[in-house]
Amino acid sequence: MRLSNYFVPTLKETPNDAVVTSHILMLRSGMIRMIAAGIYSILPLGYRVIRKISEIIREEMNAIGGQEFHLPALNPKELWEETNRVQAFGDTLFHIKNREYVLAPTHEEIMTYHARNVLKSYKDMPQIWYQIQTKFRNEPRPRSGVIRGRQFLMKDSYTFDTTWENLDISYNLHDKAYRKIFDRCGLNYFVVGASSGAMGGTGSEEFMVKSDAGEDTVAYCNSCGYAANVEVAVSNLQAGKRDDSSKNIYEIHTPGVKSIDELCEFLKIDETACAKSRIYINDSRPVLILMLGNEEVNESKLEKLLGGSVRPGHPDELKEISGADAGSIGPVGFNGRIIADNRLKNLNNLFSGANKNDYHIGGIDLMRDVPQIEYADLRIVQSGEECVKCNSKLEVFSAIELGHIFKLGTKYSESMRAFFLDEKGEEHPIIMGSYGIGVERVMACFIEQHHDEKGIIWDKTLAPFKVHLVGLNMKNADVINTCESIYNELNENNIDVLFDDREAQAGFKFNDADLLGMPIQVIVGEKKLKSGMIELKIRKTGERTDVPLNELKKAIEKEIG
RNA sequence: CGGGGUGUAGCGCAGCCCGGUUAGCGCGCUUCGUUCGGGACGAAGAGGUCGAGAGUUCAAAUCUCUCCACCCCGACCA
Repeated sequence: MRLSNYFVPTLKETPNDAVVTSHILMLRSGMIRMIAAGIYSILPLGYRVIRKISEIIREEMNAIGGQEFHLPALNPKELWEETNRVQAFGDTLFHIKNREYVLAPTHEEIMTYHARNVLKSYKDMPQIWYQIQTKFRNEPRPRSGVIRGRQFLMKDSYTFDTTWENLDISYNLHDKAYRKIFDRCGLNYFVVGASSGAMGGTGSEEFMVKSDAGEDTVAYCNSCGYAANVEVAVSNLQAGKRDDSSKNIYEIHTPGVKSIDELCEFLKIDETACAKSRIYINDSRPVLILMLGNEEVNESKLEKLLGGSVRPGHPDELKEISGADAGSIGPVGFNGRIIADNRLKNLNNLFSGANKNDYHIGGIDLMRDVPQIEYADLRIVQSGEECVKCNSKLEVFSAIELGHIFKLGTKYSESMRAFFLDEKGEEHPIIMGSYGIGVERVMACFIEQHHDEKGIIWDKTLAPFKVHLVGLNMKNADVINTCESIYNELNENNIDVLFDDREAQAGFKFNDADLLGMPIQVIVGEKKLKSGMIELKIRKTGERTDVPLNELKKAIEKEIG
C-alpha cells in the first residue's frame, strides 16, 4: 500500500476529547474516528488490525470445533420477551422506533432459538456456535475510546451440551482457546477465576488486562496468580489483638469531633483503637456496621451478606435511628442489628460514638458490651496485604475485562423451551455456556501495553503491515527506483508493506513511521544508497542496521520470521 | 441521572471577565520557488451559521435564558 494514496489521517496533536493512551494513539495514527459518543468508525489501517485479531480468534475457535454464524443485529422483541430480558436489560437495550425490534446486545436468544428448533436429541450435541459481530448497548456513559462503546465488535460463542460434565468440557475448551488467543495477540493478561468467587457463582472466568483505563478493580497476587475483584477479594489481614484486661466504659466529651481522624487527634490514640460506625438500611431495617479504624465498608460484600436492598442511611434517618448524627454513632446501646468486620472480632478497650452528639465512649469491650454483635468480612482489600493463598504481597489495581467465559446452565433453554431427549427418551433442557471477547478491547489493550512516547509498537502478529518502507527524497531517481523495486519484491513475497512515497521531509516521515509503529522500518536515503546500503530500523528497540540491497529481504524475513 | 468542565477554520488554542471597525494565532491545506536523514524556509492564497435557538442592546463570540453535543468524576455495567 502506498501511503500517498492511503486513507490514514494521522494527527500531530492530541485531540481534545481523548484521554486514554490507546484512544489517543488510535486517533493520532488514523485508525479510528469518533462519530458520536461511544460510536466509532474503524478506518482502513485500524480495520487491518481488527481483521488480524478476528482471524486469530477464528482459528482458535475453529480448532475447538466452533462453527461460525452470521446473525441478525435486528431482533424481534418477542424473542427477548421469552427470556424476560427486555425488562432485565432495561434502558441498556436499544429499541427500534417504527417496528417491534430491538438491537441485539448479545445473542443468547437468537442462538437458543436456532438450537431449540434443531437440537432435539442427545445425539445432536455437543455444539459450539460462535459469531464475530457488532453488538449494541445503550451504555449510560461510554468512555475511554473504544473500550466502552455503544456499538462494539464482540466474539461470542455459545455451547450446547447434554450434561453438566459435558458443559465442563466445552468450558475448558474455551478456557484453553482463550489463553491461546490472548497469548498469540501478545497481551499480558491474567485470569480472575470462579475460585475467587468473582461472579459469586460457579463456573466463570474473566480475562483481564491491567490498565488505568479499566473499570474493574482487582486484587492480584503476582507470585501465585490469585486474582479477584475487590468486591469479593480477601487477604490474610488478621483481627486486632484483645487486651488482657478490659477497662470500664466511660463517656468522653468530644465537641466538634466528627471523623476517626479527628477523634484520634483529639484523644491522642491510634486509629486501630477505634470502631467506625456506618448505618445502612436493609429492606427498610437499619443495620449498624462497624469497621476497624478508618476502613471503608465494602458495599458489595455487605449486599451479598444481607440480601435484599441495601443503601446508606440518610442524615435525618441516622438521627432518628441512633439519636446522634454521623460522627457520634456507636454500637453501645444501639437498638438493632450490629455487624462488625472480622478485624474487630472480640476486641476490647475500643473507642466509638456514644449515640449522643459530641460524645464518644471509651473502654468498649465488644464481647461484654455488645452481646448481640455479629461478625463478617466487610473490608476492601488494600495493596500490600498478604495473599490468602501464598502470603505474598497483593497488588490492587484497575483492569480492563477482555473476555469472559461463563457456564450459563439452563436459564435460556428453560425459558425458551429448548429441550432434548436423552437415551431413555426423557426430556431435559439443553445445558448452555456463553463466552465473549471484546475485539476492539484486544486492540486497545495491546496498544495500552505496547507503545512509547513516539507511538504504537506493533509486533508482527497484529501489525497492520510488517514493513514500513520510507523513501527519504522522493524526487531523487535512485531513491524512487530502489524503493519501487523493494516495494515490488516485498509484495511479491507476500510481506505486507506500507510504502511512504509522499514528498515530505525526512523528519515528518520518521515521526509518522514511529507513530504508526510497524515492526520494521526500511529507510532508503540518498547517502547510504550511494554505497549500496539500505537502513533497517527495528521499531521496538530503535536499533538500526545497514544492509546491502540484495540481502534486505533475507534480513527482513529474519526479523519477522 | 447527580457533580464538574468544554464547545471559536480540518486539528490545537487565544479573544469572553469589562459588548464597539473586517474575529485572531500555531499546525495542517492550495500554488510557486528553495530545501531534502528526525515534524524545513520564503512568497502568495483558500478556509468561520464563533454549538443551536430565543432575549437584552444603537451594537453580542462577549451579557441573560433555554436546548444540544462532547469530555471527566460518580451512579450503572449481561
